[in-house]
Amino acid sequence: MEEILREKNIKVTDTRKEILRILSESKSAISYNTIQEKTALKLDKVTVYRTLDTFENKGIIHSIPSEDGIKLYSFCKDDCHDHDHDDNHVHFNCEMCNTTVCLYHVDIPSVELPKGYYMHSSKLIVNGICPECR
Amino acid sequence: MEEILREKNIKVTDTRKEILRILSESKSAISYNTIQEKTALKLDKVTVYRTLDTFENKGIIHSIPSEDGIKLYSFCKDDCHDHDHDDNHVHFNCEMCNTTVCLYHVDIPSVELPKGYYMHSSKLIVNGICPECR
DNA sequence: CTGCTAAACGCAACTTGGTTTCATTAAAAA
DNA sequence: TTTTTAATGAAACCAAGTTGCGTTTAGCAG
Repeated sequence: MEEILREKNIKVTDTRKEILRILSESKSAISYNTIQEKTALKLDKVTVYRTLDTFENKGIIHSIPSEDGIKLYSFCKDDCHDHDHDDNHVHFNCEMCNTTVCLYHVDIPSVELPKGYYMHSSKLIVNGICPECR
Repeated sequence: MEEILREKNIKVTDTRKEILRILSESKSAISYNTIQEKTALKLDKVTVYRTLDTFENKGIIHSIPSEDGIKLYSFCKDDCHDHDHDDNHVHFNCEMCNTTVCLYHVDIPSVELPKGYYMHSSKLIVNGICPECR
């Protein structure tokens, strides 16, 4: 865990280790609130948000907007670099348990855009029912 | 414009006609704020949000979450029904002018989900540069 | 080990998108 | 024209996320 922080040249602090731990143990993408629920430490709101920003900028995690507009965070695959995420995978949101998971092995298919449109990145969120809820 | 409201069996009011007019004249998906900017009438915030909810439930418009979590609204194609939208098109967000448009003629390709996952709907948002900003 | 400094933290106050409650008004059916 | 039910408006509220600023601390140089 600490190595990740060292690799990215950011200071190793308790807060960062804790947030990293929670994110790494979570199977689904989680919100700020979930992080607060899962920690025993008292983490300041601002610090948590700033930490998540830092992690995202450093390519440690990526964010997905949930259906209701709140940000969810999830670990990146290995092939992400600073400011240049390669999170070309599909996200699945279960309508029953309301969790969002990364389908790392399902790539977003390429689409043919009309003339004049240039793509940088894309996000595909599939809504439905997950295996656990069936 | 009024016919749309009559067809959906909801009351025809000035507010609804106005919001419908603004939405119909807009080429891109717009937020609550844009509606306020574009109207000469004084529209109450609550009424606007409720009207947008109603329109969405009736299948007159659909919503797309913007990159920064705020809701954008856009007209539906003809083939939407109450609570059962058929908005299977790609949305394009321009990173320069920060507008989101419906690419009605670009369908979301189907993806092969892992075993046990069942799809209801999906959203594909492409980020990049639009023809106007090139 | 000690001091230094930039980076990280913590608190309070704020902003913003959106909702709840409840009393008032008006569309359209009877 | 009356009545009823849906729609509106105002105020207060809520929650996610941010800003400003003073304090602390990681980790480096000496």
